[in-house]
Amino acid sequence: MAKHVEGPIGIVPALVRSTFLVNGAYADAARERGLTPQQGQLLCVLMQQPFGMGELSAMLGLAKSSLTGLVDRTERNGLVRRESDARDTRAVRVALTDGGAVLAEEFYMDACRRIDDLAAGLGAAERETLAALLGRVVTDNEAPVVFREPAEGVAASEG
Amino acid sequence: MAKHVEGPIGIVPALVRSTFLVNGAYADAARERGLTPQQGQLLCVLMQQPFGMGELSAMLGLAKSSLTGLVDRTERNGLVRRESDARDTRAVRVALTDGGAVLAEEFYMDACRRIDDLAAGLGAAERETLAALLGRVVTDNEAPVVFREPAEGVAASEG
DNA sequence: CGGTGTAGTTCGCCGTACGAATTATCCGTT
DNA sequence: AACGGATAATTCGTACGGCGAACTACACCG
Repeated sequence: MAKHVEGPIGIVPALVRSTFLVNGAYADAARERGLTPQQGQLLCVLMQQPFGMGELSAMLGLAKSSLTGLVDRTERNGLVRRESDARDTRAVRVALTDGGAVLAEEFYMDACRRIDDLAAGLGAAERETLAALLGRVVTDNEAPVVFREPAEGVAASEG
Repeated sequence: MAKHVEGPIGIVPALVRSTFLVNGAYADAARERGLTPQQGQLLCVLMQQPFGMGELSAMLGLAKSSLTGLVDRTERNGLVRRESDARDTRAVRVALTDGGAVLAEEFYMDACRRIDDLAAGLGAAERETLAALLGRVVTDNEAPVVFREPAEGVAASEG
């Protein structure tokens, strides 16, 4: 009756529970730098390039009104800046400040390390397979690029 | 220069971005039933059995003080109940109410469906491989059982 | 029986997230 | 050029989420 051992794990529980782990790792990395996970995510998105509020809203899946506050708070912390768009007076471009770029890089690297460590128990080939399969899921569902690719040969055991 | 096509995706971005997808699916399934994602997660945990506040705190990775409020709100909605522990007067067992069990099941099924759909582009063998690899990640890191296994042969295309 | 630890709650604070309403601008039509 | 419908953001009010510190009440060990 009482089964304490975990049998084979289905794909859905596996996704949910690994999501739980990644969320935790992400939150820890943020926390350690005085960031909230949301602010960390915002910084990671902006590492690619500046975006408008509407674009961020779409990428992050948040109401625009939610974004106003998030950017407000992050701006108050000196990490991002609202730049006015030359082509559209209404619009705004949210960009990293110098300090924000530094902190973003630190956060990004730490989050990478922590998340990479989650898969530390897998061999190189297994990691590659996992990346490929999850990559398919990501592209199939057009997941926004909320986390950029690491620079060349940084990731991990890249032989 | 401008590369719009996504090349091979590294394991870390793949994990982060699939996490993003799962979070979204989970939130959508909750939202549709007037639940917050946190309340949905609480219900899913309690589908296994009642737990004490301390246990829930550990499983969900939340401060105990955070849990008090979450259970308060969920209790106010009539979905869970605080039962007193016979062996320890201080302690409390949080259990699903009848209505909570029904809603939990609905939410659970819907979340399963949505998350399963994320991997709809993979073939049966690929799904199995993905489940096995993520399962390793989950067990290696001792991820708490925040989402139970589906009942026999419910998951999906199970031949 | 007294002291130490544990289970939960309370409190104050701030961040997160939403929808509805608002402001300002853009742009296609006429 | 003027109108009117989209669009970009913000504001406002509300509710939830999450934490640490301080607290209450009980358990357990000696």
